[in-house]
Amino acid sequence: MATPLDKARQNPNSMKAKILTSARRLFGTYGFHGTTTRMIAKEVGIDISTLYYHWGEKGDLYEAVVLDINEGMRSKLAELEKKIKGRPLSERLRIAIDEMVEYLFERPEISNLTIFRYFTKNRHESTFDTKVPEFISDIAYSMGLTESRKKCPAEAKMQVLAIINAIHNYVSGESFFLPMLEVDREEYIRQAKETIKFFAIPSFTKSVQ
Amino acid sequence: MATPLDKARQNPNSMKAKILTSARRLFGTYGFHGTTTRMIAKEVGIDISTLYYHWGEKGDLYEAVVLDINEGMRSKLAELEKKIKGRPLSERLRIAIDEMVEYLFERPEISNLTIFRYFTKNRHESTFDTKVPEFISDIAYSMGLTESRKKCPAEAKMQVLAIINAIHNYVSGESFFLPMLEVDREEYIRQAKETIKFFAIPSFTKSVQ
DNA sequence: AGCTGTTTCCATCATATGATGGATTTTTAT
DNA sequence: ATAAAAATCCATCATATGATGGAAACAGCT
Repeated sequence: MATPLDKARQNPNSMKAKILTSARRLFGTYGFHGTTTRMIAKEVGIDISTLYYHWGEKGDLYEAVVLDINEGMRSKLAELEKKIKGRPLSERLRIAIDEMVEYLFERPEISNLTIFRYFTKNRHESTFDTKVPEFISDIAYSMGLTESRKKCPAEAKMQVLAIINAIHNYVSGESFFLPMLEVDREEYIRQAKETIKFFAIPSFTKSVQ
Repeated sequence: MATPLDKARQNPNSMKAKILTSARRLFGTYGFHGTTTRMIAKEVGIDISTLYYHWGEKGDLYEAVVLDINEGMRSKLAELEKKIKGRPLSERLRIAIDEMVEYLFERPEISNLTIFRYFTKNRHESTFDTKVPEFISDIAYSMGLTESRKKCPAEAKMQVLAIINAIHNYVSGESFFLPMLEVDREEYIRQAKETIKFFAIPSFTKSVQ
């Protein structure tokens, strides 16, 4: 069964898809309450009622955006997992961190929205399935932190969360952190990669090999 | 010259202070746009106009909240710096991380609001002095990552940011992460401390001593 | 008690915002 | 070319929200 989201993804030039793209960016920048349907409609260049025609109420559009970025993350991680399979841990970390940082700096709305979802509440109870990212366990598994994807210890999950969140932090915090570091964007991204590897590699390669 | 904020801090039972406390919590939970002046007034148990009488417009109250939590962080860090002075690096890290995590889990609004400020824009341009936390450099200095507080290299600042943000993430993300870890709150806090030390200690003690 | 300055609340306003009905235009299929 | 379906826009509503003026209640002082 094709959901509205599937339909939007099929044709990136469809109005549904255009709206979704703007909504991703704006919800990511200003949050749920900080973004109005009028702002989204204006960015797309359509009337507000056209937006409602395609996506229904604001909360439904937001939900679609969340599902969309979750799917993006899921598939990127699956791709990464294949690529690093069989290599030694420190190399796996290096590749995974470099690629993930690149990927997210090109799509900052993903980090913005993820952080929004983690750290803030919406006043209107988000009834829809929160879909807690189960890929946290997958990453832990592919890093050799757990024997089984299902029974992943809390400790391992916490460690994976730390790394992922650190990436999101640098991506999402660019406009805040970059000025205080007095470097250019390229250097900032490089430093983000290096810093995360600086923390991840010695820690993980000490115990696990 | 005593600012309105100073006045509020002088007497924690004053109406000004009560409003500030509720505002801290609510802005931290729902963000600037997600929090209405009516919500704050209701939590305090006063009429909305009383709130405006004391703090003026919403943006001014928000600004006061930000300054307030910044001051809290600043003084806590100063206290910590004294306490760890002279000890070996790994011990300094252990103490600082443990205490900072405790401090913030008792005042989650600080982490919530800090993250909000880092990672989201307010639609109404925040004209007021952003006060980029200059204590990042202070921490770097007290960890021996830089010779001078003034000329702290970007690399060191990035590393300090990573640690601070990691703490904020665990504090602020409790309601999201705790359910997916299937542990109780106490264990969650313990794990947060351990995980951050897991990353910080090997990385820093490898090069610096 | 009576006066004065402070604090609080009630009523109200203007605007922003989410949402919709219905007319109009555009597209698609025959 | 025409009819049906799909997409878009205009006008409008109800409510939420930030903000304020002015009356009432309160506190401190003589």
